[in-house]
Amino acid sequence: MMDIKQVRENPDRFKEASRLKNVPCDIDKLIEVDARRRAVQQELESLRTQSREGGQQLALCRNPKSEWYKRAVQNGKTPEEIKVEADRLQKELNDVKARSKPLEDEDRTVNEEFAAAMLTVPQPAGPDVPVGSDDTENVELRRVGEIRQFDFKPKDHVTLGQELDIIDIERGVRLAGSRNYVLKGDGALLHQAVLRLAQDMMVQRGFVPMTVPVLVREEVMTGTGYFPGGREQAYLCERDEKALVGTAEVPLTAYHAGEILDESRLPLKYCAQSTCFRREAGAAGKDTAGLYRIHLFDKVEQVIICRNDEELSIKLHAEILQNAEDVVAALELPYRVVNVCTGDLGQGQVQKFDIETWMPSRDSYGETHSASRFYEFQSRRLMLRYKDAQKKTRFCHTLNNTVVASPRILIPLLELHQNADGTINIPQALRPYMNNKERIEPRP
RNA sequence: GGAGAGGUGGCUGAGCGGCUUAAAGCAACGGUUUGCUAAACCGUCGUACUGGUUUAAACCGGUACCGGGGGUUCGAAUCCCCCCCUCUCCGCCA
Repeated sequence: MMDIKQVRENPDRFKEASRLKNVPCDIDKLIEVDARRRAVQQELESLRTQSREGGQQLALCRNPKSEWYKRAVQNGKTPEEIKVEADRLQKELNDVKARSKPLEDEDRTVNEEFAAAMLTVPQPAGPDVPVGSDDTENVELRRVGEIRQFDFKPKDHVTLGQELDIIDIERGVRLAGSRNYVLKGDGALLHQAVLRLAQDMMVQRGFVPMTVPVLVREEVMTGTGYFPGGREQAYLCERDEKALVGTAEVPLTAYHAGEILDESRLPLKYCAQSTCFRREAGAAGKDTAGLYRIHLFDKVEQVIICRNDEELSIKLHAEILQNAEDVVAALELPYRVVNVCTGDLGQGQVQKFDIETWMPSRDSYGETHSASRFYEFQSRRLMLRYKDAQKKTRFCHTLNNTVVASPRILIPLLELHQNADGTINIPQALRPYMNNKERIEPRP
């Protein structure tokens, strides 16, 4: 959520953001609703003042024991005269109430309208974000690692998984429908090894590991920016008014929602492994083969909550990006980092860097990590604040990045580390998590 | 799932239709005094929206908020209805 004052002062900035990000938002209407809302509020406030003051006077008129009443009698007023006065007041207040009623209703509806409109305002992209309409216009920043040249014909991960009996897509689909799978034997172990390596690396860097709910209240989805815009992408448990999260970013970022933190506690660095649920609505027919686009996966996510300082946010953004790069490097995989363009940016992100890892079966780099910074966008929705040194309450900044998501990362891992005989070399860093095994081979 | 008891400011805790703009205490912050720690005294001490004003910070107002939402009333923390949450006991269960 953005600051309405900023929208009022500089509506063009947000219209521009709406256009560049291709996020629909009617700024003119919002400003109109805002003006109406304030007008109604002022009118209502003055009526409420009248009502309160008149009500207090009425109480005095009706109470013969009150100081006011005694003084009035002393000044020569008869009880009858006071009663006439009270009745007149009563009538006046009835009238005030009658006038308030329709305004109360309008106040309610106009505020709802305002709140709904505010949820659609996009966060303008940062100055270093390339302008573009979709992911084809993302700008490559750097390539790291050599792309392996095979001296045999490499197999894709689906074939490898089938032959080694470590991935069973067919039965996964039979159990749970399309975009589902079963990991088996060393496949299951490799999956967990990757996640555990990632988490250990984060803990070593001072991130506090957490386990978090994955079925959360809708306001948590709204607070992190996934609702209402991304409602289609989430699995809903409507009976309980809850949603399954698509990432642990949601519960981690919302963990301190509604709190006013002490600046001395910042920055907070959290990581969590969680299962992620995605409907992949609108992606029908896209990436249907293999483990690339699936409904359910596990991910270790990193989240930072820091003070309201853009320079610091930018610095920490680089830090969480580096954390992820180190994980990919530990897995001995070649990757590139791209600066995501405006059109491929979400509503709330100021800037996003994706790490794309080389995937031989796709003959291209494929997205494996996504590092975003939000400034106040999520904090405002979540009422996530802190008191600064001047005792002023301010909104935090939030950032997040993937540490590793599996099984997607198993695609390059299996494909790039395969041998001509169909076995797979396990990278050094993973071996401690695989009982020191060096190679995945067919089970006897 | 059943029965009961509760939800008031950072915390404790009064208030149960109108001198409540929520008492008091604790904690916190600022100051005075003594000066090693500490103590005493005085003051400040919520959040949101909003008006005035200002370059701004700050300042001065208004309204709302006593778990959430409705209702009764001129007036609700207080009365009524619905929901949520917490605690205790029982039941069920990985």
